[in-house]
Amino acid sequence: MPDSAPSPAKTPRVRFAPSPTGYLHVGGARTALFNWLFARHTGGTLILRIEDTDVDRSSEAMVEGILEGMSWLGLNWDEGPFFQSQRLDLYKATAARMVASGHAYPCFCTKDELEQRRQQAAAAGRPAMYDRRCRQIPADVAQARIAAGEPAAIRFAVPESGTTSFTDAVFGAIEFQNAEIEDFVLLRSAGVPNDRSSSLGWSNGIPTYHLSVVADDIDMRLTHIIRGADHISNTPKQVLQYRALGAELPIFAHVPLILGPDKTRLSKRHGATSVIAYKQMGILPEAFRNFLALLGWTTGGGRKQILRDEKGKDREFFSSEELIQLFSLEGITKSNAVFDNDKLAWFNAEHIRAMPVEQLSLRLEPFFQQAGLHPSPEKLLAVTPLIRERIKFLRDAVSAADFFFVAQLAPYDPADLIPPKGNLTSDAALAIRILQHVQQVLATCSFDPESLDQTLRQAAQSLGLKAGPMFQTIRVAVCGRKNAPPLFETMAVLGRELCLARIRQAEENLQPLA
RNA sequence: GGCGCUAUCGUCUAGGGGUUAGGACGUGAGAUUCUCAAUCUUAAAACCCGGGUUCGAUUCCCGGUAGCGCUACCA
Repeated sequence: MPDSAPSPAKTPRVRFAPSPTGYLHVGGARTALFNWLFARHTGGTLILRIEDTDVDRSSEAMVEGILEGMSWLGLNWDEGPFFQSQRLDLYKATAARMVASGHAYPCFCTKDELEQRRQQAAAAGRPAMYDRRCRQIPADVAQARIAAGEPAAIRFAVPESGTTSFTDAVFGAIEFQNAEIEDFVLLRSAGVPNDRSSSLGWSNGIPTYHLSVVADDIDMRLTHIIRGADHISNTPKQVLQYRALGAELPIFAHVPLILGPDKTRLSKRHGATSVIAYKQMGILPEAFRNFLALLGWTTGGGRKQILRDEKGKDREFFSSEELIQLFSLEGITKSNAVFDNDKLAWFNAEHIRAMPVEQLSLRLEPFFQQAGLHPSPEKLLAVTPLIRERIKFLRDAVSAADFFFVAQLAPYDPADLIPPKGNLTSDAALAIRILQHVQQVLATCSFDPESLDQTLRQAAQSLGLKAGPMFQTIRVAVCGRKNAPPLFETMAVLGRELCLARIRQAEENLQPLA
């Protein structure tokens, strides 16, 4: 049996533990999401812990970036944020306990020596593991050297034989040979990079990741560790420490990685990896959550049946409430998943369409502001239903609807005013005739979609033209483009004055072609 | 290199000893419409390879291959 089973009755405590050496990226966001869904599903507690023990690479700005990403995604936590850099005493005490119990020992090898030996080992084709030479040093000798101020790291004394194993909630039983695990460093020595706190003299007092995760996970009474599968190989080092400290093992649930389209690990060169970039594109957080949740998780996990809709098709569109209700560790997939931008765009479009217009128009507003357009709330609300089926990203709303909000249309090709084939003639003269006639009828008719529909179809009839091609002329005149929302609704929103002005302008634009 | 994990349409996935291997995104075609979308219909598209086990394997087992991860006094 790999380990003692944790008592299942406890209410779950989970954590998201990013390292502030970068912004919140897509992979981290999904890990955070899974932890959040799990906590909310089980009524457990989500803790946010900032792993900033790499002083050289961590920054305040990145902490803020991560917090911004979390709040945009709507992932709230219950405890924290805790900063590991402020919990150094815990790590020192934890290391001391392991030294005292003989599970850890001081190592006086310098970084250079280690590097040299590693290279020699590599050249000789030997495994590049630490040779454990300082483990031989008698305790009293080591104590004396430390007392004399000789820099030392603390290493964990890994058993030289046997195996270490654990049961992963996603991957099942995983076993490692102890002989393959090196005596890893728990506490860094002095004079080594990351030297900011010389509180111990011989050590800089800063733990490595291996120590700080375990010390904190125990201290924070975490029951489940949900994190990226890149940590599977680290897990035995942690299990060993749990044992050394006499602590109960949490349940590990490793989540497969997210890859780029070329199937390598997702990184900057794949384009946007910061979740904030998705915010800026106009992805809705609820859509992002939906998309991310289904990357590496399905409703059909374990013995459950996949969720189907009325037509018997697998459901993929979920509100966040549904995700919370449905989420389970059993549904987590084992294999890595490629991040598919097209599918994300589709999810976003679906969520856009599912959203009440009032809400959508509020979400759209900042994007117009950013583009230098300042629609009134009323007008934006009127425009929103006209474009909501035409945009995949909120940002697209600007290019789809800018003509509603500008005084002067952007220049367009006057040739576009000429109605497409479908009428006997199709030239500039015809376009002018249309525009002139239309100006007359529009001067007096009611400006609601129904009346405009009726009026303009009548106009086509009296001109002896097919309505469709003729509408195209009006559309270009009024919108300044060939593709736009439905004509009558659009005109109704624009109003009589603006429509007439633009049609007059179009007539002028056409003169050179006539 | 060593160790670990994984392997179903291009992508996300369902399924599971006997199935027409299901769905979604994307792609093609068609319908509809005042354009563009949306919507509807439809088509093409997958069980990595080799051995077992079995009456029968895509499914179970083993091996190979490939991909990914780890291999730091990074996390």
